[in-house]
Amino acid sequence: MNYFNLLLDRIKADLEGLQAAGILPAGLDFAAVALDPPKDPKHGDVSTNAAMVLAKAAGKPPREIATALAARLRSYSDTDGAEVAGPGFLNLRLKPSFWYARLSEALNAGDEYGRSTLGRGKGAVNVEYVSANPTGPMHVGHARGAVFGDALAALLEFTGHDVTREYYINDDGAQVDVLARSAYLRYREALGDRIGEIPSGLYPGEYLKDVGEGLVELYKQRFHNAPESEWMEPFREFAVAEMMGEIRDDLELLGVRHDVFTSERGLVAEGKVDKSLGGLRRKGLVYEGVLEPPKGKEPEDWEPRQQTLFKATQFGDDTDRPVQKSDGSWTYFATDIAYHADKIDRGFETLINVWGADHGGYVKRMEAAVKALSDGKVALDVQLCQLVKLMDRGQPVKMSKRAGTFVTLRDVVDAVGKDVVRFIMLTRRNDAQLEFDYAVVTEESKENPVFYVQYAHARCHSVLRKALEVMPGVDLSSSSLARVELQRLTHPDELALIKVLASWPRSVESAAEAHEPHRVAFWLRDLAAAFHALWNRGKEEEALRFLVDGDRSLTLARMALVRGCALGLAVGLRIMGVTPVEELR
RNA sequence: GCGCCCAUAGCUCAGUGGAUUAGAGCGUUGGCCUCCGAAGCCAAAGGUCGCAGGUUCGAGUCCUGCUGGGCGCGCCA
Repeated sequence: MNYFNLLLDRIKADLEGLQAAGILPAGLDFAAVALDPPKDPKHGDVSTNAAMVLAKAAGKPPREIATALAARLRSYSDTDGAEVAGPGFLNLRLKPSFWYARLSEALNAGDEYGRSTLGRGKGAVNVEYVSANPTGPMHVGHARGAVFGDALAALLEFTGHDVTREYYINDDGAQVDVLARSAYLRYREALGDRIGEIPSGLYPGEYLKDVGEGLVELYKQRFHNAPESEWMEPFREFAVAEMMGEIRDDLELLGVRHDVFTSERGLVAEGKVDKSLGGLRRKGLVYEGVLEPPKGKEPEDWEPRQQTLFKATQFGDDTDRPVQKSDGSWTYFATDIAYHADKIDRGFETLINVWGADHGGYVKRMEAAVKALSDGKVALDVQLCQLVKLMDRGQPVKMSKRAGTFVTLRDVVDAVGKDVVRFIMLTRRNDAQLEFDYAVVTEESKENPVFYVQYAHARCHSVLRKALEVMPGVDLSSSSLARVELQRLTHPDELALIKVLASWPRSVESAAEAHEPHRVAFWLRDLAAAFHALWNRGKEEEALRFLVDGDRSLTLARMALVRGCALGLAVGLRIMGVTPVEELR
């Protein structure tokens, strides 16, 4: 369990004790009392602001409250000290026995270490991610959204949320018509026509040649000289299905799987757009009107125009938004309203959308729509993923769609492997740009965080293998090691490693609450660093080597530590979708 | 012009819902392999947290303005 919660419960109980003793008045609100790791480890293991946040309501100086609380907290057998510091901080020091208990918990939990019930009872969560348009293969940028969404979903599952992973197929807009026309051209090409240059406005990619050949196989000559009205539907359907097949294959390469694929076209066909907009119209939120021109610079060809609008301004957007085109078809926003209405109807209470940063301007209107549709009951969190800058030895990789030199997701995965792509994509906050350097990520050094962490994991297993050689037949399973004499672990670096390991449950919970999976990557680096440090300590002082000749109980205690570290690394890596490796060579 | 995101060490970035003396990697300098994997470790140097105000007992963290960068801005998705 998250030991901060454990200690917080203890502190609250003691605050109640102070109330009973008449030192603090009754009726205080403890909600603001927090327990945090101090920035500076010299200040102890945990620090609470209790005295400071209660001082005003209690009518006593913070240091006085802190002193009284400290006296109580010192009495616990696993507490080494409680000091009042600064304006009224209470810094707690915990005895090794406290940390042994945490290590033991980790070992007993095994692969489930850190799993939390945080999300239990909080309602179903829908994570929509990737949702790349089915008009071509996925590129590097898509990979970031895919990995981010997938890791976030895993993180939420691990912390007890009911999660659905979803992909929205944009198969209803003008661009899939363009896809169909592009496929038609390739169809004619496959039938032997000379098509020459691909006209601008159509997709030039070579990948459509297969689609053209597939169409010939299916339809032979049937649509060779047919008008667009005849082939448009079947070609669009075929091409979209082919592209979705490609995309699914690409996602599979990355180890990304969705539970639900929702088709935009399907929503329209089922009348969900009419239904959801009808609902909004009844609430008075959809109307016929004329928009003001955008503030500031007015587009040159601006003309007032009567449109069907959604009253987004009522929910915090800058302007009302059109839902219908002049030809009567729906705007993308309209179908997106229907899509979100559908998600709400399916019972989700939290919607998370992972989008590319270029959709940032769309966030407010979608938030407005979800508020309107759910009467404010459903939360929408849009996470924007910034650009991935592909580099090679510090030089940007030139990409141009026109020149056909853009780098696909498949290229990158083929070059460096799934695990590297996944890990690197999570080494930055999603809203910061990310440099992805081919040379660095394939380097086998500390500069490469994937190898750094994997190396620590491999070293753990290397020691465990060695231990088995030295002590044949010994049971090194985590459940068995949970019961060894952990009090033999006394060196500060050993305790430091346990402390990092023990911080996992809290790190996982806070990463999940903040929707920030990159924090898992940072925690893994910290744990790996603590392990590498301890390892090297054994090179300087023989007594600190993990395997100690002639001292079986000490060796076993250290195996418990190594096993705990290994399982911590493995659990974190698995949430990121990275396979922990036991050997690097 | 308007809106959103970003600005922390020479470089790339963390900073756990405001709190005690701001962290890491790379790079630089100097150390550590007869020994469980040196693909690693230790130490030193390096910061007015973009600028200016404000809220607060207390701000890298919250608010306002400015500067610089990214993205977007009526029937493209």
